[in-house]
Amino acid sequence: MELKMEKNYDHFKVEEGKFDFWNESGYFKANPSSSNKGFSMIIPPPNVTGVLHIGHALDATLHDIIGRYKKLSGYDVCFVPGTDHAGIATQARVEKNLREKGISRYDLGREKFLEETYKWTYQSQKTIHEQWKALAIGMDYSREFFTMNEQTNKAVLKVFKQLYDEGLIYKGRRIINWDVTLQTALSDIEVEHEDIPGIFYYFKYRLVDDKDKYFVVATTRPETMFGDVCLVYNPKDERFASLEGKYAINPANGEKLPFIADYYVDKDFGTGLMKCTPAHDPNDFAIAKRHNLEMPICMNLDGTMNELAGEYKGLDRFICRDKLVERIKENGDLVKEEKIVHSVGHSSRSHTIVEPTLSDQWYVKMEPLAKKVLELEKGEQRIKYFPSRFEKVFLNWLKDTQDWCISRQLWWGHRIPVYTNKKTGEVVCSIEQLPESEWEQDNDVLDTWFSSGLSPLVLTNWPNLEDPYFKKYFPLDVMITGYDIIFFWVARMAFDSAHFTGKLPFKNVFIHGLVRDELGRKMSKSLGNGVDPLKVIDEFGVDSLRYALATSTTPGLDMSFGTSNIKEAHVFLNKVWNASRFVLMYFPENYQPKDVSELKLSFIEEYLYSHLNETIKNVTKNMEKYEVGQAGQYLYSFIYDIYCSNYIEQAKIDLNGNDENRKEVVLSVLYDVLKKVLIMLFPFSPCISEEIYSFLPMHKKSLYEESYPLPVKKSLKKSELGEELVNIVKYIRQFKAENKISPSSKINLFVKGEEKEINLLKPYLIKLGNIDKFNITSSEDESFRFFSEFGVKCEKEEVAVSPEVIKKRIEELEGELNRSKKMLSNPNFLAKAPKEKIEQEKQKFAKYQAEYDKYTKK
RNA sequence: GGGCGUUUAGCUCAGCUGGGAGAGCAUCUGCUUGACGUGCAGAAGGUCAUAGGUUCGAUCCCUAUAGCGCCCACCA
Repeated sequence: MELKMEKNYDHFKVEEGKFDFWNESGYFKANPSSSNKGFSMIIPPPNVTGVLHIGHALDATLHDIIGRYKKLSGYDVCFVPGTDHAGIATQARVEKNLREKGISRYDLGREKFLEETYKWTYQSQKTIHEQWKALAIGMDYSREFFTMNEQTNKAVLKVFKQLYDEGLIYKGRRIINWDVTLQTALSDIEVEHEDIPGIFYYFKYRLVDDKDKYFVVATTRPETMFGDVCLVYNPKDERFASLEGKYAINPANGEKLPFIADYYVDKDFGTGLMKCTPAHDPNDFAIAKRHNLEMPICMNLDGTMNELAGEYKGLDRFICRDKLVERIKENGDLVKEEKIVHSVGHSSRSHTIVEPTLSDQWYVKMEPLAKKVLELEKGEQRIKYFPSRFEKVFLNWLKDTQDWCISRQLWWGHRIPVYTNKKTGEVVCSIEQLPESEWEQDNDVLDTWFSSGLSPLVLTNWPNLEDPYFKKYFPLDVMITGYDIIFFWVARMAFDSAHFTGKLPFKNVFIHGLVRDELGRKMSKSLGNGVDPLKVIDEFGVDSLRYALATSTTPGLDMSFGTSNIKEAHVFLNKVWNASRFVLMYFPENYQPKDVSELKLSFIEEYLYSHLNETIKNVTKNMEKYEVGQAGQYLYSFIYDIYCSNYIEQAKIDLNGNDENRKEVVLSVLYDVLKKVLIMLFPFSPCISEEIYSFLPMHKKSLYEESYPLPVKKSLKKSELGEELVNIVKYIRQFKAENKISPSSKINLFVKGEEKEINLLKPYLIKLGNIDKFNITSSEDESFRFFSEFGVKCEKEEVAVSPEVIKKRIEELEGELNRSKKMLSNPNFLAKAPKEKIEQEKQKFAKYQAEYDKYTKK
């Protein structure tokens, strides 16, 4: 056969056109009417904020590996792409762009701003598409969804309306997490608590009746003192019992503050006396509610002080804090400042310190929704987590989660479908847009996760329960995602699906870790340690990137990732390329390989196939557990060690020999195993596999048309002869290395044992060991090294086998024999260990003893 | 304050159901062996964090301790 494969593995050429070829051939498409069993997945929709990073690449690659594997295993794979409008993040991004042009969103107005945002979104989606394509992700692009497309909008409206009607969505006035930079409310899980240094200020609160008498109250947030309404103590605290009905002076503004008793206060914390700011602290809010107190707000939404702060009005909250402390100090009412480290909430989006603020927001009542999931989790269709520990994380969160604040003071998102009648004040929730002349729609939009939580439903065409997609692909077979969005996304999908379909949205959840740099640090823009997938693809190729990502990950754990992983993968793929090229070179023109099962295999093929069988078993087993890294490792060592280093090297001898029958067998075997290897490699590194496959004789249109290899049925016993061949060759090479004999220089070899078998080994030993004179002997010489039935001795002029080598081996054996003897003479072991283990140990002992006897018996 | 993960070779990490510790990189020694120098062959390198326990047997299971990391939580 004319060799068309180029000498060097050029990833550009290999990748060119592959994605389009698969895509246009329809391999990525789901087919609900096919009789093949369905297998469905959804990619966690990336935000339309910008470009994909290495974490997305990992996520997409893991999905695609499973998808291609399932497809080759005969499933009708439904793998759907999607993007997320990412309300806060995208709006912030577009606003930043506008700011660079010197305009704000208010200059544009809501409608124009949304137009701008859509433009940005389309651009961003285009980029994401290009990246998916570059990553060779085989998704059904004809079914792509977006969290703000028409279908999702419809679902969002239906879901909102139903939850509203059921009383599970309500409007409430309470303390929320306010992001002063982005000026919107956040849900609890969008707040990240961080331990930062702060100051605990101790102030004197003087009694109104007696200005010389004072009580000390400590606070970390003096600026909120303008919103204080009382001082609180524990009713059991005798120190303050006499204060009932009395008043203290607020050192910030001179206002009168009543003393109030409430069990919330911890007698032993601080001074035992606490100031209460109902509008800026959730606990204080609860106290105020119990005691029916006022709830004055002392800050503006942008984090500056309002008129309650008097002279500080308009100042930033933290500047106000410093100035206020300064003034109180001047007044002599600052007792002390104590440096502390405390946990402070930051916005996960803008990273500014969150301001707890009293506000009207929309909430989803969580308890009944979570309860339904927890019930289903007890039943048959329980979600299986890989690794299983994440199930607990998921369930614990559901068990005590608070109501979900879903309204955001943004423009980019699904607008809340609640309208107020301008005349009557009537409030209705409506799926249909109501006329503006009569009705005013709520200004807020929904949290992004409200819509993305519906994705398993949306992409299967829910609520049409008769839709073939819904019937075949819901629930999804697997959800693959990072542990960082279990609460944000996985949990929300779970309760949405549970509530609206009575089913959990997926059967399995596979959790992976985060990609970190080679030093284990988080990748971040500020550190500049991120890995850009496109750059890697450019330099090493997508196959290397994918292989490296897949084999560096362990379920649930973070991974260190850098150039060395990718280089390693690239070297491996180059090896595959060249091994294939070698094999192909030997195929004659129009070569038609024979069915291996009809050929007479020799011991080297038995050795090869017994390993292939093991490999197929191990790879399959691990793929089923989403242990793709482990599966990749098994594949790697088979290809590298067994196929390349052993079999190809052995095969060369037959290929260059005169036995035409052997040539026939070897070529067919090389072909058969290479094909199976390519199929198994395909999910990991699809382009190179497909490219090499296209050069194979009798290839089909694509690897997609092949089926995943099964272990060969014919039971192949592990060939001892094949094993010993490898061991003896290794021994010969060791002998040369230790004796400083160059590998190419010829030596004499003496072998004793069964002549028939020795003759089988002979040609391979001569070539692989570079043997000059091959002697079959029955010498009782002491310098033989034994390999089961064979004794082997190397000799090169004066340099014979040093007795040390044999001595060392004898020592090794003695050690083993001792260990074995100890076990076998332990009555407890014999009585309690399983029979097979005992049998195994006996066999080992016999084997070692036999070899030992050969050295010592004269 | 709760919960979880992790600790294995110089580095990054695998290690299945408990039954002789593995890979890649790095290091050292050789090699123009006709697929591959992006290579080949060989070598060296480990008290599996520590202390107990369970077991015939522990890197693996249990308990405690320590280091590193993460998540959750309203203590001002």
